[in-house]
Amino acid sequence: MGSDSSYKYKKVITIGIVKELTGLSERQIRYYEERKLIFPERTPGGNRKYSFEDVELLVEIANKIEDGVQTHEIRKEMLRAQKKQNPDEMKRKMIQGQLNAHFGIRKGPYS
Amino acid sequence: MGSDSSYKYKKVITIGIVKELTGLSERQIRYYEERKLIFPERTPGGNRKYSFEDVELLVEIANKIEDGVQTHEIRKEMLRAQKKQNPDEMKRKMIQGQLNAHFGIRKGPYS
DNA sequence: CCAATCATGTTAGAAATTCTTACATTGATT
DNA sequence: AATCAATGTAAGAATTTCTAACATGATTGG
Repeated sequence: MGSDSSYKYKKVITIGIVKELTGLSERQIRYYEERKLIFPERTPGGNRKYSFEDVELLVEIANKIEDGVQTHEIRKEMLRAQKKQNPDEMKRKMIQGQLNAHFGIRKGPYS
Repeated sequence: MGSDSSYKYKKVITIGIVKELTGLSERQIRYYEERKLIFPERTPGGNRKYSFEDVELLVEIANKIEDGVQTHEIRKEMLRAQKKQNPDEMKRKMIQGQLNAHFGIRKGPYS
């Protein structure tokens, strides 16, 4: 089964490689993080680590921006898309802390 | 199709991350390269880049060494294993230059 | 037994990569 | 005109990686 697919989600790629894979500048990559569109992990020393999934997401983001969509709007899209995500994908992201820490996940039905 | 599986073979991981993923020391990782058991690519600046496949191979190598098998012997095993490899895997490795440059591949049936 | 080889550690200094912060720019939007 | 958005660039520090060399405790082949 898809146990191989963990390659896609493991954060192992440094920013220089991401730059090569995406064609984006480091400035852009860090800026999209600042705008809360992407959430790399860090080495103990503080260096960013990305996954292949992140790389793909970055390309999508860059495309939308090229189409004139603002980061603010992209973020809203992402939050919207999240609500109707399949439970497995959801569970994975929760485990990897990609949601909990960065998007506002409500714990109960209220508030 | 398995176009997703290219994640496994793309050389995007720096040695520090490989160290974390495998538990090996940098010394060990570089030594196994010196003994021609593994073939990272390089950044323009000369830094090593590994794939997930490399990471897995490194763990296998380390296990064999722990079992008392010498690098010399491990290399022979690998060369042996190569001869009966499926053509697709073969093609991929050729393309990625993991064989041609490092193992002696005969072009014709003789010599 | 002995010299050589194996596998690994360690050190040192240089080079490459990444980090944060700050200021600059251009084009929209208000 | 003032603000915001997206990106570039620069500076200096910090982190990571590199190569080369020397050290060491097995192991091993003769």
